[in-house]
Amino acid sequence: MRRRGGWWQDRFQDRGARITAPRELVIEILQETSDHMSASDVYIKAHEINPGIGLTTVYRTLEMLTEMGIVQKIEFGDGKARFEIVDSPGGKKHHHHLICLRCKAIVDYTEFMEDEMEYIKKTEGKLAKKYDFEITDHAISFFGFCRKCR
Amino acid sequence: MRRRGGWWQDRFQDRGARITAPRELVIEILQETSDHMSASDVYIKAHEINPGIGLTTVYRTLEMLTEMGIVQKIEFGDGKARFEIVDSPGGKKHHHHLICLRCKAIVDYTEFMEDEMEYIKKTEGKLAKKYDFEITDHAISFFGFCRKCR
DNA sequence: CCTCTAAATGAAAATAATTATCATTATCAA
DNA sequence: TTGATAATGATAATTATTTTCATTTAGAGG
Repeated sequence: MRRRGGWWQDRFQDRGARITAPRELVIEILQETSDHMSASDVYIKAHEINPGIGLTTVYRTLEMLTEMGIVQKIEFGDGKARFEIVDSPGGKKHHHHLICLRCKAIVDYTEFMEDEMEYIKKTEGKLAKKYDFEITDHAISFFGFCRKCR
Repeated sequence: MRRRGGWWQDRFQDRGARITAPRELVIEILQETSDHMSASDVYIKAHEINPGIGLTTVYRTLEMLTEMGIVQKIEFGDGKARFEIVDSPGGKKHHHHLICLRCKAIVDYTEFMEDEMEYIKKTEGKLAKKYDFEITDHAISFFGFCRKCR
């Protein structure tokens, strides 16, 4: 039997969520990819490793991880939601997206984060206070046209 | 017959898109609401005014307006896309969203735009250059938990 | 003001993502 | 180890969105 849990273990505990094989696997898969995976993508990969896993469980797990702030659900406009790990230690770098309105191409960018950090920190605090929100994450998207679609 | 067109007329011309009753109506509806309307919401409203309009046309029109940058397609994570007019003269104010991960409540905020403007202008230019994108719009979302869901 | 052609429309069918149901299984606190 | 209960997974159901295709219409050019 594998060692249970990881850096996210505490968050499970806080919420009274059980640590199960499917949940561990979904996190592991998202942690090891740099793709924008749909629920179905995750399911296929999960199924290769552990064929016992059901699609429904993948959906439920992704929803739960999203609520817990471990995963970010992103929708690029092509009809299926994508999921990305948020800030795992040693995982993907903090990034945002550039989206082509015509061909739906996605570019991840990780640059210019110093400026962003400064802006986010400032705004997040003010918003949290004004609207009584506990802010756990943010997303920034730029829309436009890539070279080919102009 | 109604007068054809509006502030968006030129953008139609540029693209060789025809100005039709359904298209005018969809724009008008989005312009007059401050809700986040789904395609179905728009259809229902449009249908009240002109029962000849079909749901398919509403979908097609929204898609087209999104590509033209007249409308922004937003997905909050509840399975249906929402649509908002972008910067119409005298229309809705530039704003962004605060989204509760548990109950999916949405707060529109229009504050702190000076800081944003500064950050966006800086970043947009650098991104456009580096990735050869023509950037026409952006979206910022903050995720977290509202008072009730904490 | 006509005419004609490509663009746009709408009804219905098809598709595909996501969610609900419910009997079975497995986690983990005691 | 055990038992209450959370989690699972197969299947069915739902629902947003897209495709198809025959019909209509906008608007450029005469």
